[in-house]
Amino acid sequence: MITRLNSRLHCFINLTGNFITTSFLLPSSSRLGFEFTPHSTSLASLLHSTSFSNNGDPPLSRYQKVTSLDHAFNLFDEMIQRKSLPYVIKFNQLLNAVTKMKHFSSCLDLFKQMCVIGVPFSKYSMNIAIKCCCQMSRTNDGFALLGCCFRRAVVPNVFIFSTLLDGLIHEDRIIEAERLFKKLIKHKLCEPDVVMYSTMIKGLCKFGNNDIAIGLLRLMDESGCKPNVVIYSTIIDSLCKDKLIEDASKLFNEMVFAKGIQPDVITYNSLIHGLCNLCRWDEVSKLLKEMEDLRISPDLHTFSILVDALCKEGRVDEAEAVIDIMVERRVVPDIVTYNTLIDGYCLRGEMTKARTLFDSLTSKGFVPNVVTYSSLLNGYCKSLKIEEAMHLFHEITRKGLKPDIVSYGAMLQGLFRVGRCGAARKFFDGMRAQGLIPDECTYGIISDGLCNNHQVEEALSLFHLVGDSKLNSNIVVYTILIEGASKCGKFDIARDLFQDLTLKGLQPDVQTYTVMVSGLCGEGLLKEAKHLFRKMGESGCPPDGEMDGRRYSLDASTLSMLIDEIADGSVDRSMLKLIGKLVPKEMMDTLA
DNA sequence: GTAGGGTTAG
Repeated sequence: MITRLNSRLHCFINLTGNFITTSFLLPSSSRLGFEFTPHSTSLASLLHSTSFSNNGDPPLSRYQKVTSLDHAFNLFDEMIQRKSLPYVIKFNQLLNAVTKMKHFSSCLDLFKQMCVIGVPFSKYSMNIAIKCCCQMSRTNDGFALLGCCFRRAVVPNVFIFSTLLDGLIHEDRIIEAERLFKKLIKHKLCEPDVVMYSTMIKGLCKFGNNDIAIGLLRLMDESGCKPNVVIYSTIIDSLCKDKLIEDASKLFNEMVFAKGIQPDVITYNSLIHGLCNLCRWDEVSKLLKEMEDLRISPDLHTFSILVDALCKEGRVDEAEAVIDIMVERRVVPDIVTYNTLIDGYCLRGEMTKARTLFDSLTSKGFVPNVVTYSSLLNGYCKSLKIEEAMHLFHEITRKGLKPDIVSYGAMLQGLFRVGRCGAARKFFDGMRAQGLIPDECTYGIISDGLCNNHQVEEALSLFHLVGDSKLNSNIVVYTILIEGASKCGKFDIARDLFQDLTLKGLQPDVQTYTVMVSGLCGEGLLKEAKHLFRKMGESGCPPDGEMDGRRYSLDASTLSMLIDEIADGSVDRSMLKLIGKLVPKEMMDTLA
């Protein structure tokens, strides 16, 4: 292990060298060049200057380099108090700067003021305003602004339509997005360009339509719009997220070798992330080496992905070493990096280390966020240190943050684990009183907690009572209930649930099958267990044989049944491979 | 001279 660690670290060190310095030099020199560019003397600008002279304005960067919201408002007030208003471009630059700081609501306020004062807005300002609406999940308001465009004879262009399309996708309104996209093409309202295609492709990928996304990629190519690295990276990332690494890699090769499009750090980050999730470390190293050869330097995302993956594997020491290298290479870790490491300590139950790092964050200049707190909460709860968790939970509010469903979920899990079902109930009620809507994960925690506290009846009645599609159509919740029912001797109910989920059209996953097979074994129904295990192999579960190898395991009695099967010779190679993947690591160690 | 798209954490 030490040797492997060293070689990987050397790889990181080598590949991060040499590339950092140039990126630090670039901005200031290019800014100089920009500031001294003389103003254009075109007819358009002469016309502008008659009504909106720039009044000897400072260089443009003043509007673009706004550092805070206060700064932006002061500048805006100063602008509107002048005798003759500055160019609309300067307003747009200011609006854009506010948007970049993610103060969408304030940006809209400024936009409204502009309209009231009578600054003649352009496509640019309109697009910024529409983007603000969309980013706040108020895409309908964005469409209302589109109406204003028509009324004010501002002809919307491909930028504005792309922004609206993105807004619909952001709100998961994929059907409407698709309809809009098709309508734009059909009625020739605008010619889709590479950005619009990439937005639509992102939407398709978001809803699991990788094949259609690839279809659209082919279509755009045929219709003369050349795909670029963003388009390919979007689909590659989606394939990686679906664990379809081979398909992703095929597309990557097509992009590089057939199309001659150079990958960038984002393309590599997606691939590395996908491989990390599958624990395919050798290939991760290979990609890092490839990046080095192409002189693509790993960035904050790359390092965060590696830190996270190492932590999830329990290799926290290596994760720490990666952070040291980051610091050495002047890639500054952010709160995400540290949260990931805190989570890594918590996963291993190293709460002292987690706490120490947490306490040191402020002096490092970081402000812990709700994710930081949730990780630590989760750690305390898993270590059954409920009082510490309670204390920390109250601290979240004291620090002016709001606990979210994940924070509540951690507390619920902890309380159930120490058998405090009543207190869990109170937390659940408190959570809803805060206006937080429980998700499948919350229901999973509650079902699991109740089952483990011998309250299977409660869990089942909750399941039937809620009648909510979230709870009733989630395979994880089904699996928890099946396990709960079969472990407390209610195998009939487990069997009913299993049938029920199939009837609902849900696809049992490896965990569901494993739990059912174990249940059947426990009931002595070996024949049926064998039958179901075979069905699991035949049903193509797990798809494409790609599993992350962390979450699934077989218990001893099921394994012993399977060993009989293997001895019989009635298990084929692919099944053998699957069994291998289902055997927990600890059990392998014991056998060895 | 200004506006739209892809990667990270609980």
